[in-house]
Amino acid sequence: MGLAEIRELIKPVIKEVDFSYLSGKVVALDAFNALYQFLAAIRQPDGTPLKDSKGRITSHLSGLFYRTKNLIEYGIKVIYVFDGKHPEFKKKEQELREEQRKKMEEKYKKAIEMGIKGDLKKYAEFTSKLEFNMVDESKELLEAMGVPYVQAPSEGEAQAAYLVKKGIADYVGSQDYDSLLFGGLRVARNLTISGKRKVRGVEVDINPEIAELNDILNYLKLDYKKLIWFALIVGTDYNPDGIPGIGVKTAYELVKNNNDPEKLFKYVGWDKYYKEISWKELEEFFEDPPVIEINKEDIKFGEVNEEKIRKILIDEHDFSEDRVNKAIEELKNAYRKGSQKNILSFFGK
DNA sequence: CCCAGCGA
DNA sequence: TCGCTGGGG
Repeated sequence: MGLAEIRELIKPVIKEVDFSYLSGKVVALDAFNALYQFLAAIRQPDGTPLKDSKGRITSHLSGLFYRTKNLIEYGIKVIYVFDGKHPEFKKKEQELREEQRKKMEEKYKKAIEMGIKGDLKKYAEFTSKLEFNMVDESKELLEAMGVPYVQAPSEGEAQAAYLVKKGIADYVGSQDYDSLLFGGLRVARNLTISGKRKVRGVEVDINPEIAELNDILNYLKLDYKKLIWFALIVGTDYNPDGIPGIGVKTAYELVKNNNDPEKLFKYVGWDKYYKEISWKELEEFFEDPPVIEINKEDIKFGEVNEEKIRKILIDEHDFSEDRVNKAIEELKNAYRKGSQKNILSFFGK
């Protein structure tokens, strides 16, 4: 959904927290979302990503390894959720994104040719492409780190929302708030990005922010179905344009004052703009998306395979042995502390 | 994004 | 301990 605008609307119920707030909590992280962020952000000033001696990109592995280790050190229990096959009706949005990516790639290449240094990194950030093998090695690395992951049959955001609904996870971790539309009860942002953000010229740390579906609904005085209608009017990944000419404010007023979706979508002229898909199909998709059933017992945290980590990062991809070994020790320590904490809470201490 | 090293 | 810089792969 049009995140920037909706954030504005629900700002009062978004809570800024620090990482320790999430200590002891289980977070289902949107893996593709995180990997794209690492690919975009982990670059040299000229825009080139990190590569091993064979020229293979390693930015995603670096980000995944160190960031995940840090989250675990905060006491956060991380589950990664990988996207499966996108629904047919997401094609438009995907083509749009691919087009934009290619445009940026052109701009980036041209800037290099012409020797323009200033904007190189900015362009490069949008050229990232997540390849199949990157996904596979990311899963392998997570396994070696003792971090569980779930392969979604369809949308990762939907699977992550399911994990929260079922009580297996406490939060969906993603930069998008889309999982709220899938009924995800709690969402946490800014878990995989960090660094500084400029506010009125002053640099401040970016902190995690969390939002709860129930708070949002109470605040907006909408029910869950109406939130979906609202999103469909302003635009989602499946109908990126929303209803042209209707903005956030109008859409909000419309759904608040209409209880009959048939009338509502007739009024805004849905059928004019979307011939291939009905609002009802999309509503059903959000309410009951394809997910795989998971039980709490299926999720295992904390079995580190040091040798495998070293094989992937040091042997295969030329990471610094010292840094990796140090991080492995920190990871093991974090797990030890975590399990001690579990035992203490088990005895009520 | 991350870390290591440095000087304050 | 902190903020900054340069390099990581």
